[in-house]
Amino acid sequence: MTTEQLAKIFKALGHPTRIKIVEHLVHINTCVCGEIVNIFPFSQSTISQHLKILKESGIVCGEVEGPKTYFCVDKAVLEQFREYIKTL
Amino acid sequence: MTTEQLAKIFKALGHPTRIKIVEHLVHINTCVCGEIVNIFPFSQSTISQHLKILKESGIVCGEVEGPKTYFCVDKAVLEQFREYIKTL
DNA sequence: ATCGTTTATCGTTCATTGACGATAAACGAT
DNA sequence: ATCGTTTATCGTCAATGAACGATAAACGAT
Repeated sequence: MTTEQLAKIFKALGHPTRIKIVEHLVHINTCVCGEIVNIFPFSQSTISQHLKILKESGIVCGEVEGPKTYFCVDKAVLEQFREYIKTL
Repeated sequence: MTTEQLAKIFKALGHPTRIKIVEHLVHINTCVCGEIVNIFPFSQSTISQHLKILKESGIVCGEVEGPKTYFCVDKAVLEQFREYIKTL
């Protein structure tokens, strides 16, 4: 895992809403964008943008299924990330 | 540790240079700003700014001693941070 | 007291971020 | 084929970030 990849993940998690989204995804395992929109006091476009940032960092992955997209934490990446923090 | 505090640390680590600074601090235990300036291809003011951001996040602390400032990783905060990542 | 060293801060510039509404795209159901 | 649902993207705006040079502040040594 390069420093740039790590920085992208750190940066993605560098926003309270995105931390909470990831925490929610960890607990709920998988869910669609609309469900997250209902939890937070932000517009659909804002949440979608946050999800995009999380996805681009690699910590979250999304699976398109029909009109919906199912988001979940990429456990392999999270594990790599955890390992890095351990060695820090 | 609140979500806001966590976000601040994540955000502080969301830049390749700042990750490398923290990695360096972990290995070297403590060092002054000038030493870090010599390692990176950035100006003194830029590095000082990065150190300020790291300090404000809580992950790094600086001790002024004469004209120099000795920076080091706050091990207690790092440990709290590690614990959070574990539970994630 | 002046000089050199070290660090922090100020002001500037350009790029990126975070939020929004509006709109488009994809698809299932009627 | 049209409609409702769901999500992504576009354009906009204000705020923040990243880098720099210049300057100030703190202090040790001459």
